[in-house]
This record gives sequence, C-alpha cells and structure tokens, in this order.
Amino acid sequence: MKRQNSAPTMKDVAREAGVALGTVSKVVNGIPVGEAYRKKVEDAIEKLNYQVNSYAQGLKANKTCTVALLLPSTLNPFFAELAYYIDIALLKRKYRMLLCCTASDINAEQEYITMAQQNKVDGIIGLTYNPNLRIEESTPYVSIDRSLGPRIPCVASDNFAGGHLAAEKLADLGCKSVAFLRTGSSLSNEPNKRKAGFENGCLARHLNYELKIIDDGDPFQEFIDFLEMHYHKGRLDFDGLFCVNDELACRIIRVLQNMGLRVPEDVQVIGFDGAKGFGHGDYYCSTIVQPTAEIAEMCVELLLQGNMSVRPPLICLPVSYAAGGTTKDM
Amino acid sequence: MKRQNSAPTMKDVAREAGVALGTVSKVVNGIPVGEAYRKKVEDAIEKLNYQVNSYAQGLKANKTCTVALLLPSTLNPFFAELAYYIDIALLKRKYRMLLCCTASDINAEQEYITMAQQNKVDGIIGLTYNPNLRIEESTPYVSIDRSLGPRIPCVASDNFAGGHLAAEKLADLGCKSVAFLRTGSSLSNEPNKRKAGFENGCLARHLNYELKIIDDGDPFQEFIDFLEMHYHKGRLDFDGLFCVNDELACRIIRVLQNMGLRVPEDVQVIGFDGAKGFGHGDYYCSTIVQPTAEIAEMCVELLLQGNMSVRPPLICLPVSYAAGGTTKDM
DNA sequence: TTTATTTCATGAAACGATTCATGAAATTTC
DNA sequence: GAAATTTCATGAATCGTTTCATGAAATAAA
Repeated sequence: MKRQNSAPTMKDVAREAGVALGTVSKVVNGIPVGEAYRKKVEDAIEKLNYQVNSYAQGLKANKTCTVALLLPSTLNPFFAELAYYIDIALLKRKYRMLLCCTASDINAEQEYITMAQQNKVDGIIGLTYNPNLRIEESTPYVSIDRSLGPRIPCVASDNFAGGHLAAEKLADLGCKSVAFLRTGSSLSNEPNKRKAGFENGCLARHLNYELKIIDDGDPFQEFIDFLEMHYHKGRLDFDGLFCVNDELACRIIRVLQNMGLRVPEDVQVIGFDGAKGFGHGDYYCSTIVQPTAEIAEMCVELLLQGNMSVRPPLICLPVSYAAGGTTKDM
Repeated sequence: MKRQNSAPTMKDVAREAGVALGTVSKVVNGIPVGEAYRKKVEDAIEKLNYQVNSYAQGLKANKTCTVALLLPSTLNPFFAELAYYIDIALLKRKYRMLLCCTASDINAEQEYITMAQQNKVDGIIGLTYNPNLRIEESTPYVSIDRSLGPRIPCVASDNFAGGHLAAEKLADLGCKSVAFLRTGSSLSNEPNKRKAGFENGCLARHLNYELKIIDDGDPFQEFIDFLEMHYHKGRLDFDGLFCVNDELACRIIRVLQNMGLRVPEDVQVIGFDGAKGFGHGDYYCSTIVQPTAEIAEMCVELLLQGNMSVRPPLICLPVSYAAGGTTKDM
C-alpha cells in the first residue's frame, strides 16, 4: 500500500494507464510511442498529477542541469549584473543557477567546488579571490577575470585595453598628473593588466603617473594616508585618478569630497566595471564598462559546450568608456 | 569492471576497506562504529577520494537542502541585497540557494514552482508579481511583500508604518503639498499599504496630498505627463514626493531635473526600500529603509521550520527612515 | 499459406545511498 | 562453564528513474 501523501511515481502511472513502465518513461521523455499508448499515459499523468522525480533522473543520468555561480556577493552591482545575465544565459539553455556568495565564508569557495564534485552541479562559473583553489580536472569550471591555470578557461574583459583607455581619456580630459589605485590580491593577474594598460597609456600620452597598490585585504586607511600625503595647500598632486573598480572609485570619491576637493572640477575619477544603479539607471562614476551580458553568455557557452579540450585558455572581451559625472565630459 | 572515469561509490570504498556497505554509510554519516572499522573506512575514503553522490542521497531522503529564491531580477539593488542575505541565512543552515530571475520570462514564476514539486528544491522563497500562482499545499513557500492567500506565509516590512513615516518626514521637512507615485500591480496589496499609511500620515499632519497610481506594466510616460500637468511657471504643485520604491524615485528625480527642478531645494523626494550602492555605499535617495537582513532571516526561518501549521499568515518587520540627499536633512 | 523481417511494448537490471532485520561475537549473569 | 543478554557489522531490499535485451504482433516477402 502506497503512503497517502507520497507523490505518484512512474510505476503508479503505468498501473493507472495499464501499460509498462518503459512506455511511461518514453512518453515522459518525448520518445515516439504508439498513439493509443501515448494517450493512455498522458491521461494517467494528468489524472495522478504526476511529476518526474529529478533525483532518480539525476542518479541515472548523472546530470543536474544546474550550474553554480560563485561570487563574492551580490551587493556589488557589477556582480549582481553578472548574476542576472548568467541566469538568463543558463535559463535559455534550460539550466538552473545555484548562486553562492562566498564573501561571508572564507572556506565557501573550496566547499562549493567540492560540492560540484558530489554532482550537485554540472559545472561552476567562478569569480573568486582564492588563487590556489583545488579544482579537479573532471569538474567543468570557467573563471571570470582570474586566470587559475592553463586547464581552466578564463573569461575576462580586455583589462589591458581598459587601463589604456582610462589613461587616454584622462589625458584627453586635460589631466597632467594621474594615479592608479588598487586593492585586492596581487595574485589575480587580470586586474593587474588594468595597471599595465594604464601605465602603457600614460607613457604613450606622456602623463606623469603614480601607482598605489594595496595587496590583500582592505586596509582602506592606507588610501586615505596616500591621498593626504599628496595633498598640499588645498591641492592634490593629481588631477586624475583611475581606480581598479567602481566600488573603490566611489569610496575614493567620498574621501576626496571629505578632504574638500571637488569631483570632477579638482580631480577627475575613472572607475572600472560599469555597473548601473537599477540596470537602467546612472553609472556610479565615469567608468570603463565591462560587457557584462557578453561575459555571461561566453561563460555559459564555454561551460556547457561538450568538448572541454577545445576551450581556449583566455577569452578577452572588448570594453568601452562611459562618462558618469566624475569626469569633465558630462 | 568499473568504468575508468566514473567516481568511486560506497561499494568501492567498502571493498577497498574490506567492510560492509552499511559500515561505510555509517562512517560517512557520523554514526558510531568500531574504531578499527572507522579507521579502515576513512583510509579507503581518503585513498579513493570518495564523495557521496547526492542524487542517490536525495532519492532516498527526498531532500535536497536547496531552496529556490524567485526574484524579478538582481539588477535592482534591493533585490540583490535580499538575495545576498537570504544566501547567508541559508548557508548558516547548510542549505543552498537556487536563484531564479523571473523578469525575463513571463512563465518563469510558475515553472519554478512546478520545479519545486519535482523535488528539485525543498522550498521556495518568492518575491513575485503574478498574483494567481498555483502553489500546491505541499510545497513549502514563503512570500516576500505580497500576500498570496491565507495558506502562504508572507514576510513584509511594515509598509503602512513606512508610508506613514514618509508623510511625517515630509511634513517635518516643511512640505505643504505632496504626492504619492506608484507603479506595479494593484493586486499586490502590501505596496498598497504604503499608500494607505501615507494617506493616513498626510491626514494626521494636515498635508495636502494627491495620489498617482499606474497599474500594471510600466507606462512611465504617464508619470511625466502627470508631473508636467502639475508644473506651472517654473513651479511644481508639490514640494514633496513619496515614491513606492527607490527605483521609481530615482527615475522620477531624473525627470524632475530634466524639467529644471532642483532636488531637494524645489522638491523633496522620498523612496522606499533603502538599498545602497555597494552594500556600504550611499543610499540612492532619501528613503524608507526595509530591514533586509531581518526579512531574509525570517523568510528562511519560516520556510525551514518543520511545522507548517504554526506559520503566521503575515509577518511585519519595522522600517526606518534614512536621509539620502534628496531631502533637506542631509 | 509459410517464412522472413520489422516494429515496438515489455519489464528486469542498474544507478548509489540508506535502512533494518539478521545473526555472529562479545559480554554479563548465574 | 553454560546460558542469557547485549553489541554491532552485515548485506539484501528499497527509493524512482532509464536502458536495453526480449519476444509478441504486425507487416512484407516468397
């Protein structure tokens, strides 16, 4: 006797329809079956309100149609935008997205990767900070903006070009002396390209520049000290700043304003990422815009294409510049 | 013969360790077992790099430790914040979060609910627009900010108090004539309480007020027309506006600025939600702040507590006011 | 009409973890 | 030392699908 409250199974449907188990399976999976059989099965499914059990399916097929997205958090609008577009791209392919915010837990990144190996997900898209994750060869993984080694494909914006573009824009906007500010791990080489591109651009345009890099952690006070060190008699040594991302740019702008400096009149600031307030709102600052939707689409495409051996190690997508009120071009 | 590339199973571990299947299961699940056995099994697990297969577990246990979060999108910072805190709250309880952005697909909401019934998730937390979702009695569901009927618990901010507070603040800030603007479905009654609370507050403080409600869809032009209708000789009929959410407030502010009005000098604007730029950044506008983390915690608590019958139908959490530059109190 | 071929529903076996009745071994009791 | 009791590893059965070898029925060929 079946428990009252348990969901009907294929067996129940088969009994109700008076057909074999395999026939029900075929109908459910759209495999051709005699018209009369199909009808009987469909009626029984309807009558019993049958739903396939996806554990049992997964057990046989070893496939979940679920992908995990590892992000530090969704509080950063750029990350939130990525999450949105990746969800769209996955949905289009009938996949679901497990969102994992790793910022709250230092071990979360590795734990989720382990989870993937327990077949809870078919693959992982990760924007991670931990540079030495153990990722098994057999785990489909695509990294965003961080190279994790030759076996792991990485999708990134053209960070070098972005840095170069920032320098050019600042030069075009009349800056004479600029600085690059950055936090985060020095091990993540993609953001380092922003620096390299910026230097390259500064040299090409004969801009004086300085670099302020704060590795690991977020001792924001160091930036404040740096800026105050370069602040003399109401003037800053720099008339242009390029921040490694919009979040840092926003924080820096607040510091500048607290110091009594006007943005963009006294100092022009360019960030990186190009996220917007409500998807359709304003940019948080003048910024190098990453092509979020394209990055998302590319990650999903790479992850789900069957042949892992043809994955290119690094995909660079083009960036653009957008004025956002913190430069003199609005 | 076992396929080369297939993951080791409990059977393999049992064979390797020279013990029975059930013994391995006990070790894996932390059930007491003789010391010598435990050691042998642990060594074998280590050696084979064994990971439990969660489909098989799910098939037996009928439990995924996964909850689906239905949101229109994460582009709205308030939604993104909710997603973040709900993920945290779930992680704390060893649950995972399936994030489903429903804005892109009109059928997505119902589809995800169907999915839950296929046991892909143990429950759903939904912030949905569709007022007539078919939710089976047996599907654990918690709704955010929309009452979906007596069987479905709803967690919301104290929207009435929020509306009231907005009116009081505008009165305190010197407004004489105010308006309430709102989009979205008229069927979702929680946001309607913001209106009711606002009216109540206006009456209590003897404020002239007008209501502009645009039901269903987003014909934003109607708001522009409304504002222009109330615009005479460089003056707006209102010196204060209360918008149903921050997103609308931001759009309205841009319209006002395009009309040549200054915010907050000419018109003060208060929104609703209280999301911030980068989690720690500025508010987008002066706003009634929803207690996002508490809402998240409450949703998860309600969803995962076993006893569905003791769920209260509606939980109201307290709101607060925060100045954000679009009122004269910064 | 008989034989060869094709078509297609059938249902047992398998996927991998959990559960629990079984009985061997160890311990306690008299 | 024998009997009674307790302890605990064992492995078959189970969960709900999918797959595929089987053979019955229908069709085609002779």
